[in-house]
Amino acid sequence: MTVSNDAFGGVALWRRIADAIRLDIVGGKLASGDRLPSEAVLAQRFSANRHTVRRALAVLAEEGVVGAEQGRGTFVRRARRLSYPIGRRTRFREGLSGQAEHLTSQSLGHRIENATATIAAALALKPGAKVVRTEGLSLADGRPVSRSTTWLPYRLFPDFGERLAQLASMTQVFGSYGIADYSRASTRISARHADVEETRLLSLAPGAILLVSEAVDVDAEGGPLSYALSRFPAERMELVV
Amino acid sequence: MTVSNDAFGGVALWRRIADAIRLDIVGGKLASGDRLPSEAVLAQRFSANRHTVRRALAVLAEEGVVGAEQGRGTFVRRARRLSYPIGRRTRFREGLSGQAEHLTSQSLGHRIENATATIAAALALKPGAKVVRTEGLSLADGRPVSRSTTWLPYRLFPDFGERLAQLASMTQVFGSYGIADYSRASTRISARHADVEETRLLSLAPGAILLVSEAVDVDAEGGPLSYALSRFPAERMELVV
DNA sequence: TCAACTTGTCTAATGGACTAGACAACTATT
DNA sequence: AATAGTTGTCTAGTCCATTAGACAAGTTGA
Repeated sequence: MTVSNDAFGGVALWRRIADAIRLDIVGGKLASGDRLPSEAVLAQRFSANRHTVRRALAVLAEEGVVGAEQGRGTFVRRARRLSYPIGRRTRFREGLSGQAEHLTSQSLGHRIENATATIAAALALKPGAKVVRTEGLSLADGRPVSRSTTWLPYRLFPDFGERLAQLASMTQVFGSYGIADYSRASTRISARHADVEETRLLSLAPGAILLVSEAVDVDAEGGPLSYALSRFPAERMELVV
Repeated sequence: MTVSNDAFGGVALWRRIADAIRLDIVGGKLASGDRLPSEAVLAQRFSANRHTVRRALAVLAEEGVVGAEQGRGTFVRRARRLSYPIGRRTRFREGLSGQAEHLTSQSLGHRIENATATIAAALALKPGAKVVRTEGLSLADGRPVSRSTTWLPYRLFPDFGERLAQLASMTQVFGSYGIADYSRASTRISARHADVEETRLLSLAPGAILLVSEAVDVDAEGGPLSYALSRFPAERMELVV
């Protein structure tokens, strides 16, 4: 919970304070049900005006992270951050089971397109080769935790999109093509701010941070099956290698 | 390069534009030497005033990412983002060699302290046990790429700090204790905004994004050696699993 | 009941973010 | 030499972020 007073390039103070408090909550320093320090104390700690602190708390309340009760204080509502395990055998559903009650995945559509240089290289195809592109959104207990775009060779999976819309799990769709097992060949992790569409789809406060993972899955013989670009809200998810 | 016009929670427009352009540059869409679209075109693309775009470009110029030339245009100066490989055998120096000319690590001091619950759990110690804490900063070709804090059991490495200040490489210091080999047991990756001290030490634009890695290294028998908390500027580094 | 502490709401003033328009200075092409 | 396109600089105005102070309204424990 440390934030400076001086000019802090383009990020409003109320937002930095909200980020700092949220970090303490999802990072485990504050547990569910804990009372936050009073607005006056927080204002002093962050060297800010009480109104500015109130605005930060209003944002966190909007997100459902904290809740204020007049006369009593402000309390932590939701604390835990989900851990998504990444390894040779990486499965979305298995990885998060036990951390959330309900895991759901939605298909946001699919189309056929030509591979860019990056995608072709990842899938060991010629640039311009036909690929299937699918868009998806995953939710844990109703909260969006991942927005992913996946490209697959059209030659291997011509109707992947249609099948995914019905089966709703990558593993099952691969299975329907006779692929019993697959594994993770490489994962590339970066971070950036969410853009407008991601902010909307993931129900994030504007300007939120995303963990971005680029992953290639291969079959038992090492042949590339899919190239996936997944965006996780950093405030709700962490990646464990 | 997509940014909306409407209220975008606490992050100034000039900063979002700077982030978007920087993302295109370090992400590879724009190569070193390329000319950016003119300020007028960028202003239209981002639905912003030319002055606002100029402010974003000024920030990127300050960072050394772009350079403006009157009458000609604005050009990309530095493009590439470093890839830090993470696996069972993770070594900072080996991982980045070939991607930068000069790799240097500085020790920022060390001290003995008592393990918090988190650190004790990671190192398989009792909470409150004595641990050595070391602070470090790593640079690639003079640019800071990592700020790390490492905790080690005092019982095993009582004078780790002193030795690290002289040898300047973790691997070498472990070697000086007779530990020929060690490996990575777990890595936890998250992301957040840089705080003020990190902004200063890593020479970042205020409000920059950090990739945060929490890693436990173990010896050949699986005994925990160190718990490291590393912060990488997301605009300069990506992690590859 | 009272006192101390909490969140909720209002007004007012200041500085920065952003927009708008105009013109100067420089470069490349015709 | 002329022209179109670029970056550099100035003025002016509007809106939002932030500070400051005051008081209302609710809770808790002495």
